[in-house]
Amino acid sequence: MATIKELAKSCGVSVATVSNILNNKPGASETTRKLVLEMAEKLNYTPNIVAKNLKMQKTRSIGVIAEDMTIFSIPDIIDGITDYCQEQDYQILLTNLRLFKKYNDTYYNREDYFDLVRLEIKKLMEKQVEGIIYVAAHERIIRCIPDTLPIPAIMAYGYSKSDKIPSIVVDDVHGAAKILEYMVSNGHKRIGVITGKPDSLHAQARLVGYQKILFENGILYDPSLVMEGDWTRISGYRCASQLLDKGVSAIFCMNDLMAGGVYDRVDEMGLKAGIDVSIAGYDGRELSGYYRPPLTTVSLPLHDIGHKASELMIDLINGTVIDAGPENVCYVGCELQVRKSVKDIT
Amino acid sequence: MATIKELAKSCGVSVATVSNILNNKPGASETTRKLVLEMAEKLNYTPNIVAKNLKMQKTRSIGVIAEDMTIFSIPDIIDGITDYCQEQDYQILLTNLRLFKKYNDTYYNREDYFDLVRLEIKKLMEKQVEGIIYVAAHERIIRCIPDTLPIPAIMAYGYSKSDKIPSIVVDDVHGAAKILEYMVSNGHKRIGVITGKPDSLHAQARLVGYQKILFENGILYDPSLVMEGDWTRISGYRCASQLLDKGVSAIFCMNDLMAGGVYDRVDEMGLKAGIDVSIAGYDGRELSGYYRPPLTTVSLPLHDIGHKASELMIDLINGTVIDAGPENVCYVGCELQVRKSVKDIT
DNA sequence: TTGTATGCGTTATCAT
DNA sequence: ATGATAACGCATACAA
Repeated sequence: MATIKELAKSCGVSVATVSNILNNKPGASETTRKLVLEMAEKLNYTPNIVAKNLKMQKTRSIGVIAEDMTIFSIPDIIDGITDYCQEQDYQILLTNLRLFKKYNDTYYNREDYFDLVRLEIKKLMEKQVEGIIYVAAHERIIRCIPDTLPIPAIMAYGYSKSDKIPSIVVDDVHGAAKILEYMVSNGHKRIGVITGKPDSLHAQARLVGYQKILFENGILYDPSLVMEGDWTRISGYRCASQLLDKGVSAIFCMNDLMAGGVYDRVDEMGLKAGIDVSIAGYDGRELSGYYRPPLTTVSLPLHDIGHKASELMIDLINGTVIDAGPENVCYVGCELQVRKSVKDIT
Repeated sequence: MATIKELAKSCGVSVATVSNILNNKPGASETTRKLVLEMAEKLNYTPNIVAKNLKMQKTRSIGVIAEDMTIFSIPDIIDGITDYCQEQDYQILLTNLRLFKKYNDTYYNREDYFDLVRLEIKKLMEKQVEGIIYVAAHERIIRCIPDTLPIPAIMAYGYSKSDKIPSIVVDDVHGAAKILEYMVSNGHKRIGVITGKPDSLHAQARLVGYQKILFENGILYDPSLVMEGDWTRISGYRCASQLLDKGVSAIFCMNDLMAGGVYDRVDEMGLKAGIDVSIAGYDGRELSGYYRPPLTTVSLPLHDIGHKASELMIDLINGTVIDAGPENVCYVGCELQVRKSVKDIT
């Protein structure tokens, strides 16, 4: 691979001149400019970015630490990150923690992988990344990033609880509110809920959204209509029977998987989902489009979270950040996905 | 951030000595070794890998070009790549082409994005990656990598058709054979097939596997039992009726989505999937586990393809490659995933 | 308009 | 056992 020095020699000019021309700096005559450019093409000159980075003391690279690439939420977030970073000519250095593969669903309430994270952060910093984005598999408080880092860090899809580290999260309150508004506007008043695990931030916020819309529409909040699920399909199945006994016309499930369990139970009872009982989900996962009837749900703004995170990151790197939002957390809105599982009974 | 020079000064020794100690080279006294190590800790010394890379003329990094992160096959392949690369202390530089987002399903038979690929390869090479892995969203012949590259390249989940560029692909013939063997051993003799698009390499190989097992079991191959689908659920639905009219006891679908369509039709006819008619899928996608009854299918060795690709790549980089397989293509086996949709009728 | 020289942080060669 | 120094490929201040 030709270096700038060889290129200069071939052209019979100095490296400084070549460097200037290659970087579109003014001051070179049109003649030499042409000569150099042509020769660069001819020799298939490839600049060595490593040398450039060393000289410039910056790399235009961002470390991305993902908890586990194979969990459904992560690829879309990374897609959002790459989308913006490519536009801005930043390179991402991906680190895949493989937490789920290693700890199998128990990782989210343990902290012994924090050392692993610290180690990966150190490695990334040795590679001179200019910032670090941590991508969580689902929202919770995660204090794995030291807030003494000499470079900016961002928590995507999780809460850093540090005023040094902005968090980008889903606006679950509004997400739940949107779908409940839709249900209420379709005439439903007795709406059962199947929640996620009670210690989940997602579950808590979505319940607030539910209560909010009830209140705004003058519907009394009946706690006996909220059943505790655990995000699994089978838990949706179990909760469904009890809710149906209480005469609800619709059930709001806090994820699409549990909604699947409700379909199971409804089928089993000889009822028709979307007709005899309305069902709504949450997350907007691909599989929800294949339920019969297709599930009305609200889709997570995964791509947008990644996009927003990298926007903020690059602003932080350039020192052009306007405002990271109150408490340093930025809420990204969800989109209602209307399909066929909620019936209009007005 | 402290440099090696500052560290040396703080220790009152030369940079050469510090470098030797930090790299576990022999020749330093135990005293200075301790001193340097402690001081490094104290100053929180962070080596600059960029400088090291420049000096060493290697980066221990591999460019990974993914067609689209959000397509289901890609994340698992990348997971396999990161798995092995992290073990070997290689860094991946991820480039997400976002083909699906840009061209929406038409990209796979056009070539006008090849220039895009070439550009990304060039960028990666400027960053001094030591090899490039191209990760396709589904298998086909893809000639987007010039076979004149000065560094090794590998095609994962696609065929390069170049003797310079090894290909790592699914062994679809054996995959289909496995599931057919299972069906036949459960007493099925009249087995319908719903294929993918006829120009698909996947579809062709899976059909060969189907025919192979029929032959080995002395079952006559009846072409009227193979219906042409197009990978979509609705096509599975459409083909199902006709197959059922022909009195098949089981249907082999070349992907899980079309199997879903068969479920739809079977339900509609008042029959029971997995009891009145046996159904098998292909791909092993997450959603197939949520069908009722759960779908018996064969799971794609996505992780293994990524793992194998990076193994081969690092061997290539080190010049320790044994054999890339006949025709430079390496077939990776699938795993049968027995669930509840195939009934034993023996 | 062009060239010379320096240094980015590191490793490695060769003295001492 | 340790140190001085060159070199990796590039950008830039400054000289010509």
